Amino acid sequence: MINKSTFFKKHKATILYGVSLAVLLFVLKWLELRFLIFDHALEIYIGAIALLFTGLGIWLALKLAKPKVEMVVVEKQVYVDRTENFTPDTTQLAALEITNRELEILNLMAQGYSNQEIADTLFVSLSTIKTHNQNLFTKLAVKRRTQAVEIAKRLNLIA
Amino acid sequence: MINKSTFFKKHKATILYGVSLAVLLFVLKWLELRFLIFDHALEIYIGAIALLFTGLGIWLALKLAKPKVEMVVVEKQVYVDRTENFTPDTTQLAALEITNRELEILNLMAQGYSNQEIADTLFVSLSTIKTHNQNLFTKLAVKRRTQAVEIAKRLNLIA
DNA sequence: AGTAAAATTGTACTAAAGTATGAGTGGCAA
DNA sequence: TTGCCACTCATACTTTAGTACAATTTTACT
Repeated sequence: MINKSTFFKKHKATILYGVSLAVLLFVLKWLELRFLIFDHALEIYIGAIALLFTGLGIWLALKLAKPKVEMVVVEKQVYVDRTENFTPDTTQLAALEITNRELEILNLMAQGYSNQEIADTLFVSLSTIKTHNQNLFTKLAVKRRTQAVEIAKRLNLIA
Repeated sequence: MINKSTFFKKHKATILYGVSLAVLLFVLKWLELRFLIFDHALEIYIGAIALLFTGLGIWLALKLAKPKVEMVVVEKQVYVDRTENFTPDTTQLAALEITNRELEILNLMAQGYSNQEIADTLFVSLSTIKTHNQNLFTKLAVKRRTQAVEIAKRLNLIA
């Protein structure tokens, strides 16, 4: 069994439409009798109907149509850790003529590795690391490894 | 001067409405002549108009309805300079029993200062700095100044 | 095959950093 | 006032870092 009340609620618009149409026809029929005698009565009549049902259509559309949504993109700044998503500034690297190997050593330096540890890590001699360091310090215009790390971080060469 | 094309575009809906109304009236006038002889012709006529203008109203409403705005928040990653708004983690400092003087030295270290330069800056002897360094390295459980700087930054002791 | 840049290794030296230990000073709280 | 603690300084030593060469090997490209 269908609940009467529920049925009415669900088809409220339809029923209203039907009833209003019926009432309107009745009213118009009555008006017809009164005003048919005038010239252009029909045109007025039609215009009135047109306006009325246009209004009804608009009302229906607004009631039943899904609301249009417009996307507004709002940027929210979120602070993120430097170490994640880090990529070295290749432009800077090229400008300073820093080679891959030198950058590699620079990174290990920044992590607190000693020259000997760096040499062991890269499977080269201590002399090699020292030579790389010299070139690195010259290119970065610094005197010590600690300064090199400082500058390198500022220039986005390392994380 | 108002651009004709622009004017048409802006009032497209209005003009269409007017024209369609005129055409419809003309058509209906012609139909009137042909079908007025039938019974109920007027009722059919009115029904047609009602349906038509209801449709027009719906179309109008859908076209002209203001779209509902929907906010979409998009996260934008932004890298923030650590040096700005930085405050050392006092909890960590206390936990590691790092004194003010040691922290001071740690900062200068991180900036690439040599022990001698730190001594000159703080108006103390080189020996003093070395002693502080020893204590500092012990507290931070590191072997070298470069490691000390690395760890200190990770623990938010320095910028 | 020739060449330029990058990477490698070495020696010899100086400078700086780090270790170990001892000790003096001033402030501050039990 | 006494003892703790931060700070200071010094000496002697070892280790690491950095400098200044010179030289060879790899790699990439013409």
